[in-house]
Amino acid sequence: MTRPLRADALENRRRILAAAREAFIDLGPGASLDEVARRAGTGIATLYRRFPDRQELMRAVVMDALETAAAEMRSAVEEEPEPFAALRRYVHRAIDARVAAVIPALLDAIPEDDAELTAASGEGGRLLEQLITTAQEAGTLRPDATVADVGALVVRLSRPLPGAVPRDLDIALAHRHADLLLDGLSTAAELTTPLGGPALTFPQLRTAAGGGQRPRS
Amino acid sequence: MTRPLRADALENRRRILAAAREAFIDLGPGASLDEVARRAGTGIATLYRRFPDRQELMRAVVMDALETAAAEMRSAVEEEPEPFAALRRYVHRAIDARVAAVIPALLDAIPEDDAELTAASGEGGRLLEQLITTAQEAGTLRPDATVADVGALVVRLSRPLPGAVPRDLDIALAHRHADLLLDGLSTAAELTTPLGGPALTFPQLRTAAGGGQRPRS
DNA sequence: GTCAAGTGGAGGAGATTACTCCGAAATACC
DNA sequence: GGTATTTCGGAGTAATCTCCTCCACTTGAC
Repeated sequence: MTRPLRADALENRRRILAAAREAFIDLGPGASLDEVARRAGTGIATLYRRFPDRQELMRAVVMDALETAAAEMRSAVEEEPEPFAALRRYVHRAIDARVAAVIPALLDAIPEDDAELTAASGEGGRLLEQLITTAQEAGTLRPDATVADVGALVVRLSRPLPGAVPRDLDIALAHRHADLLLDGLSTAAELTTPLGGPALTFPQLRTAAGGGQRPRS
Repeated sequence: MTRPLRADALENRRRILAAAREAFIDLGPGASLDEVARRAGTGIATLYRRFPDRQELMRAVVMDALETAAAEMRSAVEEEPEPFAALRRYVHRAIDARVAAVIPALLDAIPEDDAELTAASGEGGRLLEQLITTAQEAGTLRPDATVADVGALVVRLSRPLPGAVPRDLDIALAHRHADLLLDGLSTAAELTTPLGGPALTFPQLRTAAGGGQRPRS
């Protein structure tokens, strides 16, 4: 009986979802819903009309993130025949989509018996597992790394650094550090690729940090 | 004219400082001071008597962390002649001391003209820079990594993972990931050392996560 | 044993937060 | 273009949380 949403309502829904993802990343799962509405550029009533309560909103954010992550993994595998290269591509895409930072933070604020969510979560895990196993069988990924390791590392890379680091710099650094992580810090790794992103010193980082807004939580 | 603190007062001060560090790490710089006192197992009045306001407390936490970090770097250099090994040792010690996670988060909530703090911060940066330069000159650390990279990576490793991950597991994983980071993910690195810490799958991680308390921010 | 230093926790002022209500505006359909 | 209806925005309220002070009691130092 549910009619399709009106065009403006749909657009607003999308914006609220995106704003919620960012707010939860920056401010934690306790981010105020007024703040989410403010970031979305919409009234608070609009948010509540679309998502009756906080849990419903979180659920939608997580579902969206899980689906995006799965899609990114699939296309990475399709586009890159070499499995380690596919993994590398996925990691960078996941950072841009700001997907990994939000999933674990919200996931345990949601009832475990949610079938749809469990399915999406399992699917994502399976895809990543497959990606990793393949790369290990090809001999390009170290065999003692597990799915959880890779997942957790992507989370670590995706989360904004503490302090007032501007968003753009933060993401650029995340990419740079992803390269570093993937290549290895030690020169024992022979095929190191040149690092992308800005090469900063501490003072430069602090100076650059002055421009960003400060996360509250 | 300030007399030395009474023995019990000194112990309480120490406990408050430690509790504040943990609370700021778990809950962010906005952590409630009542919560800090609760974690320290002391009354709220005791906290306020020792640290007149939030800023003073933050300042003390940061100073403590900066000093600890500097001491760890010095002893790491002393104990390990090979510079890359010294770096590795320092990284692990920093994770245990939970030092890196708290510094950047609080540092920009404190006035920049604090001489003592600026000095300590500069000293720490210089020590790390030296450690890194030495390792690069020895040819064991990749030359395109900067101080900021290493600093930021240690921060990324030190922060607790989002979600209800128990503290012990969280720290064990941090060590494991530090090894991974230092060795490099790719098998192109020939001298990979075996990973310490638990090797978990996703489901194991989620299950284990059920036991911990949930960070609020 | 004395006394200054230290302690805990109740409590009030102020700020935040979640959520609702309703007049105004925008959209879809004809 | 006209109109019925969906959607919007923001003021308003009650409940909660946070900071911080005050003061009667306890504890360590000499």
